[in-house]
Amino acid sequence: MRSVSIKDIAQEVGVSTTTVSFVLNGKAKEKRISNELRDKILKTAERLNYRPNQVARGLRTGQTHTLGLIVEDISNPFFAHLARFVEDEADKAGYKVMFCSTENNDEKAISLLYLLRHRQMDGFIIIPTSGIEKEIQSLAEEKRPVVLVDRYFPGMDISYVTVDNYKGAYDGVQLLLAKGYKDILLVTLDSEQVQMTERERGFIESIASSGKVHKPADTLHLQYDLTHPEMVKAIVEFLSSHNTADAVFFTTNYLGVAGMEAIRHLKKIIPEQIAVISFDDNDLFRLGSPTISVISQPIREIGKKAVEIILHMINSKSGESLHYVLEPQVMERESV
Amino acid sequence: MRSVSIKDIAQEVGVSTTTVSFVLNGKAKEKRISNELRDKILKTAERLNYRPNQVARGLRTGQTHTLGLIVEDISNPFFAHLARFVEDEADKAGYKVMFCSTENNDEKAISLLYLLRHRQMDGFIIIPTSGIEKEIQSLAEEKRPVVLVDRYFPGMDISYVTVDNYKGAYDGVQLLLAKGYKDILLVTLDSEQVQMTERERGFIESIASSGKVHKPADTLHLQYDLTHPEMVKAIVEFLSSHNTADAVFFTTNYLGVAGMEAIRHLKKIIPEQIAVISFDDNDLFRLGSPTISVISQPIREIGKKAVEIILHMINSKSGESLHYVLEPQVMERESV
DNA sequence: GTGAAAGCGCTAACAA
DNA sequence: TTGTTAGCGCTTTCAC
Repeated sequence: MRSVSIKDIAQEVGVSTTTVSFVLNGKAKEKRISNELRDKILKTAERLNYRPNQVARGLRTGQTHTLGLIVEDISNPFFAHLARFVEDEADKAGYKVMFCSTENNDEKAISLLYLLRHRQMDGFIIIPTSGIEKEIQSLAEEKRPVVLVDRYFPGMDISYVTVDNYKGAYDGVQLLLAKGYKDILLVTLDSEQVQMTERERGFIESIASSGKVHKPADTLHLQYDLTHPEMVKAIVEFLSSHNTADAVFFTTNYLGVAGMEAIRHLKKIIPEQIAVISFDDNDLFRLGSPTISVISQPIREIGKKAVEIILHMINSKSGESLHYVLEPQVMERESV
Repeated sequence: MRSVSIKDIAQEVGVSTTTVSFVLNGKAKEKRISNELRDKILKTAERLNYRPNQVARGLRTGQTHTLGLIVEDISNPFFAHLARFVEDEADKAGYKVMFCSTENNDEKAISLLYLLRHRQMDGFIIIPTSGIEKEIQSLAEEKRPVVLVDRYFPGMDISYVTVDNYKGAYDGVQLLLAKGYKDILLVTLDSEQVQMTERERGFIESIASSGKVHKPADTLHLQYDLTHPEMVKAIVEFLSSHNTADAVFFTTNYLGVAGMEAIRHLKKIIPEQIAVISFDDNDLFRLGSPTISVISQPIREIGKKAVEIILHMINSKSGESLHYVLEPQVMERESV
């Protein structure tokens, strides 16, 4: 049952574990171990099918070659894709990734943070919930590599990768305005998180650019913790009570999905009776009938940058924080 | 930088690390440690903000309270949801989950298996690729808890959780037949994996039940490793060259998605010109226009069962293999 | 060139 | 009721 350890090899070859360790770590030359001995050890390791015990190694070196990725919800396609790209990039550098979902719940996020910290993750890629500033701060103070993704805490000196949410929303609304829509609704989350406030700000200023004023009543702020049916219901009610509206803007993918469901329920025709645009792309928006215009984020780039930053921090041991703001892209489709 | 260890607490309180360890592990009573001492230790731990080092604990106990989940592709909604449910269930039992994607690539799967094994995962939940029988076998021989999900190796005595793929496909075709469709195409993967062969078998026998014979030429077998656009292209060509067909059956979600794209490209109307049914549900099928009939798998149940089995194996140390076959559900929608 | 030994943080026989 | 000590598998300093 016990797997072969460095000790077994040492015994087999008749040397000390030290020598074996040196050879296995490629320090044979440096330590001027004879070629024959080196080969013998290597062959024995091979023959016994030796695999180093990462737990023990991690304990000793403090390095586990593992990154922690804390997302909001791994089943959300945005995060699922992000996870995949992070995994791909990390893999190239020989790192593994451990994922967890916070459900946007501070308590859960904090306990995950503690947990991963004590599983000796070498670095953290985090989609932060709003209430974990303090914990992030203390991670950084412990000089643990951290990079925030999708959102960040303004004023805090932590690395992050995000998109220009303001510009994305602004441009999305400009598309609607250019198409002649005049009475545009906003459906967003009731959230203080910067990515959401920026999208709302972009929306409002874009409307303002056309000389109009967006009335607060024309915005629906949904609680994060609603169930999916509750969201749909709330959107149905909101749309019903704003019958004159000719367009609606959703600030994130699952709101957009719930919105599609609501519109279908109301039997409204897109785009004749109501135009639709949403943040984040997905199969439904891309292939549904009609196809839905979106403000799409460069998810692969985001993941790539995040890993790049983390690896840089790990390798350089630099505490310097790096910030990347990528460009979202408005994709015009049939829904406008 | 160094976090507080059990030693710090011992020093602070003025006792040995053993005592602290006992108290922290809730063995105070068992070891008949005085209440005052216990409280003092607990308070000190709290005050110093002590968190146990899981790596060290894992090294000592051989238990990491971590499960490895090896999926085909975490960005595929089926696996993303599965991952989420597995995570939820594991969490309830105090276990964390480490995810990895194999990309359905044997080599990658094998290296992941080695990797996770040596990171001392307490158990493995695996969506196996077809070529890793041997490695699964050796995991089992080492008495490591393993459960296969979605597919399994017939004839191998390993736990698994799957759905009745044969019945799902059979029932799906029955729906099409009942609606009067006569010329039904099959689009599936060129795969030896049991879930796929069973779906194909269910399809063919279901057609046969109506007295018809499904011609091999009416099946499109796609390579797994095609890119998405290549898949779409292949399906476009297949559908174009089978113009008399009135329905098409897709054996998995991303084939269905690619199929929707192909049908859209061909400007065929669903269901008037072609009816559609696919294995696995998703937002596009549920909310697209028209909505698409599916054979949906009880993903939450699958994840729950898988975790249940793994935990049972871990706790009972029983090598007995358990098999669950859950029922998929045909959901009739507008596409038929 | 190679080995002895200490130590990462924790647990658990065994001793006292 | 509490402490001593060995050891999980590995790396690395120092000694020979």
